[in-house]
Formats: sequence, C-alpha cells, structure tokens
Amino acid sequence: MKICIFWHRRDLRIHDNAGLAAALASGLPVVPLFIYDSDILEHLPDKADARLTFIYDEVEKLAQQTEAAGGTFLARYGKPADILAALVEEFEVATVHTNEDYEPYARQRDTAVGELLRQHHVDFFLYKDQVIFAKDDIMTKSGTVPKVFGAYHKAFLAKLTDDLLLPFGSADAFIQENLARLPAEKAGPRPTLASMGFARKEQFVPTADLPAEEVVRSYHTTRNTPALQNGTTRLSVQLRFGTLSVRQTMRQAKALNPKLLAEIIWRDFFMMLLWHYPNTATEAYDPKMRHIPYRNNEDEFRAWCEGRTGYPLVDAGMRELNQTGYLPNRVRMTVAGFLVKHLFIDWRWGERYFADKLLDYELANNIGNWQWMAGTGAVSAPWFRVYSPESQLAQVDPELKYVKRWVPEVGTSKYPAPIVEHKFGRERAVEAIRAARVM
DNA sequence: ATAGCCTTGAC
DNA sequence: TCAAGGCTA
Repeated sequence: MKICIFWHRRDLRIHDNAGLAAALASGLPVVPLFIYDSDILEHLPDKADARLTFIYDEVEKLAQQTEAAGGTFLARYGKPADILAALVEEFEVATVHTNEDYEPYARQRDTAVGELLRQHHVDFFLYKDQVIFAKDDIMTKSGTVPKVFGAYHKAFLAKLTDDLLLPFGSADAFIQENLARLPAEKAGPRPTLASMGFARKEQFVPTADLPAEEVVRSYHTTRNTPALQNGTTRLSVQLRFGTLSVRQTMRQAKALNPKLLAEIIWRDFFMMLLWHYPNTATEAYDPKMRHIPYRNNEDEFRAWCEGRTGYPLVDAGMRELNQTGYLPNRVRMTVAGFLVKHLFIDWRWGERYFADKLLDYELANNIGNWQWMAGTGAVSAPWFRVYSPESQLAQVDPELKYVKRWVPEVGTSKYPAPIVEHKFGRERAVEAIRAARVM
C-alpha cells in the first residue's frame, strides 16, 4: 500500500493545517508523523522540561484523534533524516508533506531531508502554514527586503484579503478513508517522556482556545499593565507550537483589535527578516554594531537572571520568567533593555537565557526583539535610547502591585541596592557604543 | 535625489 | 527638545 506521510513539526493541530489538508486531499492514505528531534532534545539543559511536556501532551492528543478517526499515528525519537530514511525503507512511502519552517536549522534540516527523499524517489512537499506572508511575498516598491515595520505593516494590510484567513481543511475532512491504518506492530510504540530521558514539568498551561473576546478587545490598553492576569492574550505559546493556526488567530484579531493584529504581523515580519538574513540569528544585523565591547560581567549577568538587580520591575520580571516561563511584552522590554544597556552585556546572553526559560520561545521573534532593544537590528530602537527601569515602573506599575507579587521584600532591608546607577549605566553604554560604531 | 519617516522614551 | 542615520516613496 502506497502511503503519504504528513510530518507535523510546529503545527500540532488537525484543524486549519495547510500541509495536512493537502496531504489528505492528495488521494493517498495519510500517515501523520511526529519526530522528537534528538539533536534538539540532547541540548536541553534540564531533564524536566515544560516545553517538551507540552509538546508531548499535544502529540499524544494528535495520536488519539488520528486513531479515533481510524488511522495510525507514528511518533519516533531520533535525527529526522535517519527516521525518515528508516520509514522510507519500511513502508511504501510515495510522498512526504510538511509545513515550512523558516529558521536556519530547520531550513538546513529540510534541505537534507528533501535530498534524501529524492534519492529514494519520494516527493517532498512543503506548504506555507505558520505565517500569512513569507519570504519575498511582501517587498518594498523598489524590490528590496522591507526593513521598516510601518511600511511592511501597511503593505501587509493592503494584501490581507479575507480569503487568506480562511481555514485549510477542517476536523471533518479528517476522516477515515483518507488515513492509512498500519498494523500495530509496524507502527511501533510512541516514545514517552521517560523513554527519552525526561520527566514531566507542569508549568503555565495554555488553553487550546482563543482568548475571551473581552481580553482581545481590551488588549491594546491592558497589555501595559503587568499586574493584570489577563493583560496580554498569552497566545504566543500556542502560535509557537501551532496548536492554534495563525489564520484563525488573525481572523479574530482583525475583527476585534487592530493593535493585536499588528502584534501578530510583527511575528510574520521577524520570520521574514530571519529568512532573508539567517546570519542575524548569531550576529548583529548592522555590521557597524558587530564590535561593541560588551562588558559581559558574569556576576552581574547572574544577578539579572535571578532577579537581584535592585530595580524592582527588572527583578519582578526575571522572577516571573523563572517561575512561570512567561513574561508580558512590556516587561520583556524592560529586562532586556536593562541587560543590554545598563549592564552592557551582549544581547545574545539574554537571548539564550530567554531561549532556556520562555515557554513561547520563538527564534525569529526573540532575535528580532533582542536586536531591536540592543539597537543592532535591521529594525531597531535608536542605539542611544535607554529605557529607564524606574520610569517604566512608574508608567506600568505605579502601585507596585505587580512588583510585590514577585518581589515581596521590595522596600525592606532585604532588598538589594541597585546594581548600577541608572544615569551612570546609561552613559557608559551610550558612549561605548558611540565609540565602537565609528568605523 | 531628497524629504519625511522610524513599535511602545527620557529629561 | 534631544539624540543618528538608514529606509522608503
């Protein structure tokens, strides 16, 4: 029996999944697949990982849905190319369908997998699913890569027709006749967290639904008040792993809140920039910014990580991040700005720390926003702009409701003095960058 | 080619 | 008001 494999990666859903819908419509019986990538898992610092727990639970849900519809779901642990090579040997695989991923590692992986499949005469199909516009879908009028969000945003909205937000396929199309039923012994057991050497870690558990309408409607005002539990939509985890489709999410945002829609368009923008400039995952976009003499003091970095800087909003944010794996946008900016400017530590240190801690960690968005904050990016805040952690606190949490939730000892003798004085830190960073960027 | 613009500021 | 300079049309 010839089969079609649909390879789930960061699209852990059945509803409105472009690649899955195409696979189901291809005429061949479909076998959904998920690969726990050993190259990624081996580098996780902690054996109790909340993100892997989330992925595992979602994969198990997909497997159950697939089996309930009469199909077979495959899950494997290993290097993707090895796993696919083995599957191609074992089964009569005619085609492999999957959704595009724009990160440097993913592109490399998919190029290698495509080459391998071609050698086995298996067709490999990739679909645009995790964004509305990708690659060079949106360019400036002179044909260059857009580097100013305002212009990109305007062009995006002009191109954003309602039909682009319609769902691909539906749970109804996920029916028995399109799924392949493999003998149980051939399907093999699915990996468990324990079999992969991990333990469960329950942290912030996002729901599988869109946020309540009133949360979306008020987002543009509430997002700057970190004390509010529902000040931000917390859609980021689900968009990261694809348990919600970006089309469905944008449809709601477009109908209810243009400010929220713009935030999701930032996501497309940063993915587009990373696709065009994959080098910016590891170095400043701006060549003039590649020789900044960051101080990189390890003790100060640790104080930042642990929320002991003596700046209440920074410390509250870092402690919330450490304990929950989440941080509202506004506070991310404050802690990031403090690290790269006041402590004058390389933005990549902060980026890596966020990568370890954030449940919604997404490479393109994290790189884009850290470079924006550091003033090194394609699109950036001016390099001499330094956020004041005290002004920010006065603006977003004047009554210290948020701060006291995470830093109960604030205002007592147990709370440390500021690690660096604001004016001194600001001038130190601005002058060092000013000197370093002269070529 | 040149004028106006540039996510969310600080003082 | 101030702080550059590149991007965009």
